[in-house]
Amino acid sequence: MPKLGMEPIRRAALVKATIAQIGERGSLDVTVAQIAKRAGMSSALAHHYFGSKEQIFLAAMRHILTLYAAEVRGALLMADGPQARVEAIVRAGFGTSNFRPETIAAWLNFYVLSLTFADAARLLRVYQSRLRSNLVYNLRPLVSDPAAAATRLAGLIDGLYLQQGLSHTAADGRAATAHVLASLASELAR
Amino acid sequence: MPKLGMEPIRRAALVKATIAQIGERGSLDVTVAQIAKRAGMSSALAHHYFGSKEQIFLAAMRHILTLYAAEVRGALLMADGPQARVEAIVRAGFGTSNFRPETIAAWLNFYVLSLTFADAARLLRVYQSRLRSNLVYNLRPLVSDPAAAATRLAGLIDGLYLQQGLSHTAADGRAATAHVLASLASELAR
DNA sequence: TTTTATTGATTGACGAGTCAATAAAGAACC
DNA sequence: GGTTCTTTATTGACTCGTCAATCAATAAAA
Repeated sequence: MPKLGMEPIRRAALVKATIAQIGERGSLDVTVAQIAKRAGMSSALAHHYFGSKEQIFLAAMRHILTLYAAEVRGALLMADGPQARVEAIVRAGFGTSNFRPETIAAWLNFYVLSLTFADAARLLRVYQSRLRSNLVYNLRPLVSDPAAAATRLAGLIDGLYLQQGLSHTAADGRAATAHVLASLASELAR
Repeated sequence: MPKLGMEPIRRAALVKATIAQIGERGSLDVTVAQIAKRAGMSSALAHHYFGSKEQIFLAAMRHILTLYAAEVRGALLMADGPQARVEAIVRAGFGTSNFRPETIAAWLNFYVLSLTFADAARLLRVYQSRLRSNLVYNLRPLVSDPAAAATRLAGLIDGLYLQQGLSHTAADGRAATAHVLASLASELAR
């Protein structure tokens, strides 16, 4: 049985299963056994590759944030000019892959995880400050107080994300994007 | 020992201890024993009065939402005219008693609880729709699309609340209020 | 025969909820 | 006013389940 080089495959499967399981349960209260079963292996193997449940969670969180960062980077490449760049950042946040119900639920739970777990808080801070400085930088030529505008924009993004996560309605990234862009338009019109 | 009429006192102490404990741990992962100890009684007594941990959580959540509703009602009494009323709602949300770190952390955790627990979701929905209809009603004479503006305002409030909960900095309700009011001003200026 | 993959079984801890026992306040009865 | 009964308050000890983490054993590549 032992095909060599299974480690990366197993790790990826576990990360994916973790996000799915947290999304499905809507809680961090998932067991290693559940995750492992969903990923098609024994819980012992999960421990073998990750060492602890904490590490599994952390890897899952890192994965979500990495995907998100990649999406933002991709959107920024195509954007020309500061306003288009701000819009690209907004759109990326509500893009399909970041805005699936299971991803949102996992994201919400990782937010809460960061209250308890320093490594998770560190990850989140990195993501947040990157988003923030991206916004501030591109808002600078557009508004008089870019820092404040960035806070409001980021706040609105987070808030709509949160609301979507809590409502059990189908995710509507388009509507959320429209709201943030409308708010941006208001900021620009001052 | 048995002084009669202890039930309401014990219940209140447990609710308070629950919020404090969740706030301190930053997680719903608190034991009944911890809560009971903090409230100065045995865990058996906590079970005696509440029946289950779920019920304790639910009572704590109800308590927070009740306090919040009272604060909003109070602020609305003093507000004259629609714009003042919207401002009052915003201020109440970031007022001192709703904006203490432990309250915010508990609130965040209850958000997540509502993903799993139908009764918690119900409570939250009631609070949200009340807030929302309050906003829409008072925005009606002020903006052209009150529903959309209310969504944005509520989203920004939630987002700033979330950000405050995640940052380990001292709570600054004044700054948060200023941001929301600035956003409101932008909406009005269209 | 060494390394990698894999799991069933086990350990050890922890925690929710129950229960039987203790204590005291009041009610009822004489 | 004392005795007995009922109700309320309270807890230590216990049960039962769950779960993270470990380990020893098996299998197959190299």
